[in-house]
Amino acid sequence: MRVSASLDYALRAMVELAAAEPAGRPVKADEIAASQGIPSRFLAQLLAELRRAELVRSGRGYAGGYWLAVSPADITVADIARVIDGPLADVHGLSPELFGPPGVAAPTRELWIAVRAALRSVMEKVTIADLVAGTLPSAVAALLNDPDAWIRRPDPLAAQPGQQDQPGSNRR
Amino acid sequence: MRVSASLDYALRAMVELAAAEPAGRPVKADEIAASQGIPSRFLAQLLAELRRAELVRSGRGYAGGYWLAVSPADITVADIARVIDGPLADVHGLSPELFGPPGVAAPTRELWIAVRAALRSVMEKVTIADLVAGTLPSAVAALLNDPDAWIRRPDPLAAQPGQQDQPGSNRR
DNA sequence: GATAAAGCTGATCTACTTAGTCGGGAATCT
DNA sequence: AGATTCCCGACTAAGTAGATCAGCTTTATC
Repeated sequence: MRVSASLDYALRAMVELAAAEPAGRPVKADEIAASQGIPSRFLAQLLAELRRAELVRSGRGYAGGYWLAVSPADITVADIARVIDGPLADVHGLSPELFGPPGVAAPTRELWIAVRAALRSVMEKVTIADLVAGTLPSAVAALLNDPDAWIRRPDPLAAQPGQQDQPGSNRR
Repeated sequence: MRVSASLDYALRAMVELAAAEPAGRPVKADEIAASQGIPSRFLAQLLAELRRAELVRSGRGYAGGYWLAVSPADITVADIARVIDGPLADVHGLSPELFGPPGVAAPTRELWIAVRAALRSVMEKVTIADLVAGTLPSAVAALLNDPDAWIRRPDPLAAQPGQQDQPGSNRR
């Protein structure tokens, strides 16, 4: 899964809005852009999308800016992801349950549905309020307790185990 | 998360190889392409990548084709995904643990690590052998028991609840 | 040995998406 | 009025996805 720059930016912007003091104060796009290091014109586009989806509201002029349209506890990461990036999971263009691989590959459909369910189990559970508080829901935090979750898997193409290349043995 | 056509094709091809009778028989790329409805030239490219990653082996000529290099029980969906699409999760170009969002958005890092862990919990557990058998590991199958896993979420932009558009009320 | 069947490689192509930028307009506050 | 801020659509440059193609090498069969 690649998390797009847009989603990353939008999520961070939402966290900034939720963390703004006093609560509900309009925050300018440029303020967020500066504190989060986001290209400001680009951020403005994302905020406009969030406004059309009615996750934030906006006002113009001197005291203008953006603020959350609903309580941060009622906005999940999935809500933002769906506005910015579309459906959480699709199998090359199709929703997983519409996807019907033929023959012996049919069970791959269930696989993708399970993948979607796994994504939802994190993204629909974590709210903006959780992120501001820095405490994730216990079911999600449980995933992070495994130290293995924090380490990167090796690139499968680098340094094949067992047999290293020898001067004469051409893999080709 | 979008599952690329390449990954879908590669996975289905691997399932076909694992399901081939008698076990270990070379299967031609065109056979797989025909039975799975995959553009055959494109599939050949994917199979070549899988071969370079040593997940399959190949032979040319009359009795040529592809076969699995290791037991289907030892190949996970994640293995294939990493060969075809690269890392399971990255946050606009960075591995989640290298990603360091500033200030108040810092906890979004843990979020993405949790997302990656959730993906791994499915993709590193399901093997090609599971898919051929049609029975997913119990932890994954548990996700599918919830009927909610099978239904699609509504598009957030379609048909806002509560207030419908009225002839005079311009949302702008 | 000729021939046909298969895979191998690298180049190419088109359409789409991503990640931005830009200009001008409209609302709002001082 | 003037400064500030958001609003909107157009534009662009680069990269990726999803193929397609030509020409080559390897291998088995006649």
